[in-house]
Amino acid sequence: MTDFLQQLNDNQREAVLYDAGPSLVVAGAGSGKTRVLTYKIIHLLQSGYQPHSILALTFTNKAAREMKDRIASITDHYLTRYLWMGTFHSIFYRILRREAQHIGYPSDFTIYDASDSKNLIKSIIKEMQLNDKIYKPATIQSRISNAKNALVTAKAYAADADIMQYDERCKVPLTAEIYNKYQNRCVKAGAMDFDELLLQTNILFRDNPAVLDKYRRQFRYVLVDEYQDTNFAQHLIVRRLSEQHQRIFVVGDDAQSIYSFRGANIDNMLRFKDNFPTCRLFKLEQNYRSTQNIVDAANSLIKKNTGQIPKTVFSENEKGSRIQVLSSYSDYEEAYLIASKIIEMMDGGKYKASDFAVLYRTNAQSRVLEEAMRKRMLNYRIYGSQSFYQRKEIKDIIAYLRVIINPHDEEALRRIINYPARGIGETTVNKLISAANNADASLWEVISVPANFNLQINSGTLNKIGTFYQMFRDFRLQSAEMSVSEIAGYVVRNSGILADLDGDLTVEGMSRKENVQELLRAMSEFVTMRREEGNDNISLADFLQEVSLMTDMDNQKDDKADKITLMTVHAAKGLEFDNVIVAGMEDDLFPSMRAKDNPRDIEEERRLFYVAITRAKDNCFITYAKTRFRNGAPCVSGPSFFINDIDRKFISFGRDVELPQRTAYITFRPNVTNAGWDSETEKNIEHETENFHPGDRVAHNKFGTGEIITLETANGDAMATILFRNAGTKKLLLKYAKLKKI
DNA sequence: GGCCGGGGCATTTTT
DNA sequence: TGCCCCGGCC
Repeated sequence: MTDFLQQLNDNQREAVLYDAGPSLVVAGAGSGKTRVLTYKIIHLLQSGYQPHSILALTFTNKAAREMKDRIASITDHYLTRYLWMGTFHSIFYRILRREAQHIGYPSDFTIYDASDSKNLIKSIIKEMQLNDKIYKPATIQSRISNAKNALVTAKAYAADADIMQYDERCKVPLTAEIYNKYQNRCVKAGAMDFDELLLQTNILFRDNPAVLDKYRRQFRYVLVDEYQDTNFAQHLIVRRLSEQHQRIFVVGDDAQSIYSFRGANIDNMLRFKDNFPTCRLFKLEQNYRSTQNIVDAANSLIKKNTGQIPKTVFSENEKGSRIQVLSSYSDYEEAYLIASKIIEMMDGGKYKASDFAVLYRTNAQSRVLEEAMRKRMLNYRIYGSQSFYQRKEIKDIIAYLRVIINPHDEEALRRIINYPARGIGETTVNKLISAANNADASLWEVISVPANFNLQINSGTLNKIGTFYQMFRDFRLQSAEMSVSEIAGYVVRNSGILADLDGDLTVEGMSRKENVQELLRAMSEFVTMRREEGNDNISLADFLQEVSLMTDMDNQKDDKADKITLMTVHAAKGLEFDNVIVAGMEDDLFPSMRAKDNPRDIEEERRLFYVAITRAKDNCFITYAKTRFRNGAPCVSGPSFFINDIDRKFISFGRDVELPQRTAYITFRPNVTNAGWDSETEKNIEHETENFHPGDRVAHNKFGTGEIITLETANGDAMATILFRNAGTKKLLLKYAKLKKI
């Protein structure tokens, strides 16, 4: 513990030890950013800072957890328990719950996740009888989100002439009104969306100097990870907390800012000095992750962007091999090519499946890749797919729990008021909601005393509402007596959910049931873990607080399993892999078609590409396909101009031997070495060949039936790798093999 | 109230 | 191609 400083290079150590004022650490990719942050905290602890006086903010739960674990493994375990380390959202949720009375919220207020917000916006648009083709819920949602991130409240939004004019020009002049209604409904429901957490924190600190002062004195040191990703709301919270004592330490990399579409503002980092004039700038420029070639290639790429903090990232690792660019004729073949490449490298014995990541720009690209992996019997895991807590059956149960904690939670209530079906249908719910709106009450208030609201609902339905209300009275009473997992089990049994699941004997139904079991297990595990940490009174609200801010990334159960990683480039930020394949490097795909009119967006896409490349430790591959199924139709595309942004000397272009080619192409394309660099000449080739393709089922005289895995050329002859059902894998020259397509 | 099929649609998304 | 939403139908 004493000589941890030995494990740092000079720049890292200097940043860790510097204690005379605000610090901005610009940390190049792979330069030991997390290490510096953890050691800084350890250093602070050793210098006498109490754990609870250190506030360390991250963007993901995972980052916080990993940092905590690292600190715990180096220092005393108990210390980390009292650190205020977590995501912006979780830390300030905690504070807002504690200070709820100052902002007019109940302390058990709940969180609306993105889909709750969207549903609420949808229903408001409907209630206002607006056309949802013009007032697109997703667009309105992002307008509201951006406004909140910039600390523009509904009132300020409507009062801002520029915004109003803009909305007018976009033909959505009533956006301000939707925002206002949305906000009122959230307040009525005792709920905040993600952005509201940060907005309300600012309001809390702005309007309650005593509260702000309390936290300023508590958080004697403020640290922020990934500072380039902060939005204005986050930046201002950080500033408010640290401007007095100036003990602030932020780390980030402007070259990896890829979330501006979510409100992240790189200027927070670039102009850090304006806010903290005495700040000292530290640069971490030695990359410990990647080969020299990868670092140099990435540098040559990012140089094409303008306006960044000057830095020279370098590597003293091995020189390494060039980035290989590989082309295919279709997305389908690209996927096979990638699978083959992975198999080839695994066969070399140096790598296992978990040493590979396939990164892509859009989630839609995962499907073909997945298929190829499956066919080639490779283990893989796709990230970014639906997270456990997003599944319907889980959300349903969570909704019950949310209503127990906060019955005014309209979105949760709506979700379960007729699930399982209990005869309270859409028509009835609409009547209840409009009664609530008219009386400025919450949906729950209407349900509790329907008689007060002059409802046009028949007595049979009113009875059903009464039964539903009584059920929740019971749940609420029981929850006071039971542990977190007991109450969940009680709800599952007594709400009709269990009966509903039991009635479903399909495969999906069984898996839903397993997921419910898993949730109950996770809940008791949560209680046990909290007990071990010394917290005895674990409330249901505590559990909900945790799960409402959890994402897919936090829930990797088989983390240790040996699997290939498939994910978007965005999701890969902060991770590293021995071998990275960046797939689909094509025009209009990467950079995204939507970015091409805007130089700023192109620069962000280029940073995204930079992030992708710098995930690789040993080898990086870039692949592109000349045709790809996009939105249901085949489309022709060329290689992305981003490939040309990388200096030629760091790249090699795959020789055709390495490409799984359709045999016919070989005669058509004598020079595949610089494949695709010139514009396409053979768009119609698809129709001119009736040959073998990877994936084709074939029959062989001796080996029986099998499937073509890859096609390649060996000394000018087409050779197929075929997986035979009974004879295993064989490599055969097509001109001798006499294969028959079946 | 729930199921089926047609039409419209389709970046990225730490929380 | 596949998902989501809506309208029509039972």
